[in-house]
Amino acid sequence: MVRDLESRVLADHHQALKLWLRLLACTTKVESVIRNRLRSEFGTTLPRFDLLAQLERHPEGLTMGELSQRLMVTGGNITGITDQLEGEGLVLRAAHPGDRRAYAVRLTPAGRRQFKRMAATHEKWIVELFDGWSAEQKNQVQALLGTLKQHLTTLDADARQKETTA
Amino acid sequence: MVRDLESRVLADHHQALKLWLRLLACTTKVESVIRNRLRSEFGTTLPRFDLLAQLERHPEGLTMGELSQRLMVTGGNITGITDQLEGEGLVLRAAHPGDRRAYAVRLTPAGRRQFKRMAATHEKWIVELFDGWSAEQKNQVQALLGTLKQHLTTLDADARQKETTA
DNA sequence: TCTATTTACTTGACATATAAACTATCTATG
DNA sequence: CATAGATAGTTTATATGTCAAGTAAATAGA
Repeated sequence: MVRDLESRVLADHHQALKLWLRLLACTTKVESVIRNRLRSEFGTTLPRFDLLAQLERHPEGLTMGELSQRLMVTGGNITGITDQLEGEGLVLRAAHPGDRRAYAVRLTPAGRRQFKRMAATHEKWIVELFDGWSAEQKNQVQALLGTLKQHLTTLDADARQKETTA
Repeated sequence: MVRDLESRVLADHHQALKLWLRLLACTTKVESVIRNRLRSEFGTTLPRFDLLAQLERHPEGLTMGELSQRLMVTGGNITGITDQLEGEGLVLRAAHPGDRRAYAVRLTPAGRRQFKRMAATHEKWIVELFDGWSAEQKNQVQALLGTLKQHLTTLDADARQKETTA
């Protein structure tokens, strides 16, 4: 009996681990295809594209901190990518109204043009890459990932709670 | 009518794109938790852990190229990580029987000890992080990801085909 | 108001990742 | 055997990413 419980636990572990490895493999593969195509077709990189995409959706500008949250990378990283894009004349650091510590990072007209030139193609790539799933399957995965995301957020909140309490 | 078709296409694009962003968000989140815990609890990093994990499953040793494939990173990267792990005395580059260009990279006893010390804890973390899904849901996602992986592999094969032909 | 703390961002040191060029070795073919 | 090409790994230059420490500005409280 103990033996059975034990093997069930081990099987469970194995199941989660295998799932994680497969999830990671799929994500990495998609990312790598997108990365290569962005480079060969547009001479740019994924983080730069992602940053432009965020700004395109927020014409009023985003602060460095907001970009950091949205791209899920640290602030120091955003500083570097923004420096480069600013050097290329695609974005600019505008003064933030009401907070002199912050910037409102915005697309320049050239940045907007460049992004628009890439965005449609990028979406076609994504559609192609995820065409292995039917529309229904896509919805299913979308919902399942929603559950997982919620769970992860909850775990994170709990961890922070514990941290602050301790 | 054209209008309808058009919006369906746009909706499709939007669906795939949103799905991709959610997939990426979940993966990034899990990775970041694992990364942080590996650092704070074991003073190591994810790529080092992953490399050790591969070697643990292959006591006969793996070549640099095999490690590169399995970890889905370039050879140059493997050189760097292996250099570090070798410096820490956790792995060694043994001569490859029958090919003087290649190595059989293996765990040292210390490397095996260190990995074993981490592996069980690592699995517990994964189980915890994916506990937002029931066993059945995990199986479902595993299967769906299998479909996607297959699709991605096919696309990749086609692309290489075209490349070689051209 | 004054000061302590928090917040926004940058910097610096370093790890990880890539692509492209290079060296050494292997292999296939005449 | 000789050599042309393929393959295994390393190196170099550069981009991306982290963390931790630093600066400047905002804010909360005494």
